[in-house]
Amino acid sequence: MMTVRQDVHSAGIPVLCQSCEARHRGVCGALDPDQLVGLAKTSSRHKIEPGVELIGDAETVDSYSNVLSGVVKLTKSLSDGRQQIVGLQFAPDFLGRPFKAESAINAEAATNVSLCSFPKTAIERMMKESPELEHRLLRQTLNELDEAREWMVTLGRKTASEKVASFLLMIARNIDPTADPAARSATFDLPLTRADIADFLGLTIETVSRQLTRLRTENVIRIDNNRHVTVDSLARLEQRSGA
Amino acid sequence: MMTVRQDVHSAGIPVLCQSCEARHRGVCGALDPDQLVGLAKTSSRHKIEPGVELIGDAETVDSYSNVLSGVVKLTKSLSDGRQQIVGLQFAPDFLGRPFKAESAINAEAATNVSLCSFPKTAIERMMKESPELEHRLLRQTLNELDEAREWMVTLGRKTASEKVASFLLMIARNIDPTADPAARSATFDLPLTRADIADFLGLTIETVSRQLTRLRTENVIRIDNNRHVTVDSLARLEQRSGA
DNA sequence: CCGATGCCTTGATTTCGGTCAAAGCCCCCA
DNA sequence: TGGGGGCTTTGACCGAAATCAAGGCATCGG
Repeated sequence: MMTVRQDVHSAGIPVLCQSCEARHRGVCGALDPDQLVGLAKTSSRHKIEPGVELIGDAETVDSYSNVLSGVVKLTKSLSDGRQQIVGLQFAPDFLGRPFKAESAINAEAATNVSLCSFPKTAIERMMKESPELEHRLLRQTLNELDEAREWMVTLGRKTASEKVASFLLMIARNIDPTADPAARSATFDLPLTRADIADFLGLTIETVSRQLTRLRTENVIRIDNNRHVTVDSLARLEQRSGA
Repeated sequence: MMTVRQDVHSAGIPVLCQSCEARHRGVCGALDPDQLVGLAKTSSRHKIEPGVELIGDAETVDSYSNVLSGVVKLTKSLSDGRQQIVGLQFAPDFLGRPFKAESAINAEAATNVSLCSFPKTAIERMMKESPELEHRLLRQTLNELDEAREWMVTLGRKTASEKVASFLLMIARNIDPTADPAARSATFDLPLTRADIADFLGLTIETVSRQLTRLRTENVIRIDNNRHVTVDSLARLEQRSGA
């Protein structure tokens, strides 16, 4: 895989989705050099501001993307405006719903996001040619399904304070640069506002705020600037996450 | 696809997973006749009683199955016993988690279930040979992901009465034999006990019972024998499901 | 420097759903 | 026929989280 990327690089083609290989979840590593070159011609990089909508509900989607950096939130809404975040995509996740013209969900940049996008048709053609690409996609989709089910437990059966603890743990695992699983502490910037966290956990902003305050007063975490979090003891946070 | 199955049939091989084709979600239709014959040799039919555990949490899984009839519930539990149903598998869904030795979830027969099972190795070998099989699996997994996200909205943002209405609608769509989408009424047997419904919706049995009673007294549904449900007006049920 | 705006926090009160407790119903079986 | 067990319903009460309402605290632009 590494050699594939280097082949492309040495051929003078800009690296496509440089972070695809990280955590083995990107899709580009599945392509052979010829395909990569072909895809690179049709792909484009984008920088996106927080709050910008990437995929609209019931809108026709004509491109797929890899998330290169930042966090994208996937949301669904009820007709009266109640909203639920149904997934967060971190680099190097794939963005888009194959085999469906319409998306049933919204995707919106939660932070500054950079994307590598390609036309739907380009990916779909390659998927026909390259079983390995479809294989990657299947693996990522299965992982996302596991994650979704994990959150169903959180949404359905955990208390507010367990939800907030679980959320912080999940973010720490995905964002903290020093994240090795055995780490005793972690530090990171929250990619979501209190309103987003509430929409993710099925709570209100007030409840999220109160639970964060509680974790702060009990010295489990510290928060600077409303965003920068230090978890002093991941173990204590885990205890509160309901396991 | 139909011809594939007939080929096998006419060759004197017992039909494998006869309902695989229904709703285009089974996996066997992806195989060519030779593969089907090969798989038929290693596959076995099972009848399973309600309550029997099919896949244990963190247990090694060495077979996959297609659900031929009945309903299988997928559950996850917290360490203190709180439980959440994270999915229901109806015929002809595929059962099993490819590419992982251990399952993170439990699978248990909710009703009488009949399965067509095959060794993990057989399927995995065929997946390597047949991109079409992997393609089917990807499609089913994407559908399951869509469903899981739909339920995340229900779990996180709907009221108890909306949850129960949504549940009844979902069951009606999956079970009612007369189910065409435009139907104004439906009738079916609940495949789950009140306790299961509660675990599915993140509620308690008492709340589920009270909400069902309310729907009954308001003449939206009728219930005989605690299981046989008649929905007099699907439209009224939809109104109560939160949209 | 001031006010406006957008988040976030905190407090008071309400409410929905959970908990606890007691029947009811059904089915099976002796 | 009657008793027991499992599932469901119903009622009374309680409590966790929602709602309602201020107020704080940065950042931005005048």
